[in-house]
Amino acid sequence: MRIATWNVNSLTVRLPQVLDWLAAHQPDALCLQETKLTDDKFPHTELAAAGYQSQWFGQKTYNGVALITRAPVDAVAKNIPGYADEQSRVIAGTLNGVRLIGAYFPNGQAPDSDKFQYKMAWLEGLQAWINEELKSHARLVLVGDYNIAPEDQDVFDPVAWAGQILCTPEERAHFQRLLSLGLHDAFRLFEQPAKSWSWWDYRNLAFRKNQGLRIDHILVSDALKSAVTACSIDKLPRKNERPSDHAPVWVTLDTPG
DNA sequence: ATGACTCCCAGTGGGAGA
Repeated sequence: MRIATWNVNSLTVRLPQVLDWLAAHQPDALCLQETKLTDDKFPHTELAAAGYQSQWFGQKTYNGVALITRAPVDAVAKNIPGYADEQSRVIAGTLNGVRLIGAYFPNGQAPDSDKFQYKMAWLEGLQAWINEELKSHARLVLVGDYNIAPEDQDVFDPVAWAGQILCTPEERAHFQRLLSLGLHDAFRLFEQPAKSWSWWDYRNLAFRKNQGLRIDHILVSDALKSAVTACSIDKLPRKNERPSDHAPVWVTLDTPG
């Protein structure tokens, strides 16, 4: 089973690229973030014509997530149960016995901002929920735009970014807490090229200079760790005309079904 | 350089993203 995640920064703009990517890679599931669409505008018809069914959860202008799968999913959940939130950031479903959770983590803006406090509270809520989900779903995958660079090796200039948003000790501690629930960073289960990033700023010719961060992740539970056969970042879509600032990340699981 | 780009909703500017 192949699962992918991609922050598309507007599905309206990026739908042709998503359809191209689905055709080229044939994933079993693709989780999208920052669709920036109200639910009435979600392009489920176009995706169905490409052989994929969709679950979606959006809002106007900001955020918005979707689960695009070849086979139907069960037990769809939207946002974090028990954590009241105006923002559409999480969608989950069960696919072939695997609990798949796609999330657009808050950005946080700046460590001294109200948005950072929201990010911390949201991360607390997520951590508590994932802990509960693991009790009933040993086979669980948590993917998405985490807006956290877990380690210095995930940052092109760790000195300049030290203590900045996406790299604060508080955010990194939350990432480690997720791992401590029994999750594993699929990307780091394999040898990877140095300077592997999933996001490059639109400004400053950042992609051309390969100045990026690795902030999009795929975490797999203990029960799935040995099933992971590959995990990679696909930089190619970042070279498209009008690209998203994020690249897709995908994982392959050797699972029955 | 508190920049640079892109998206959105707006409405010829401003917020947000990361």
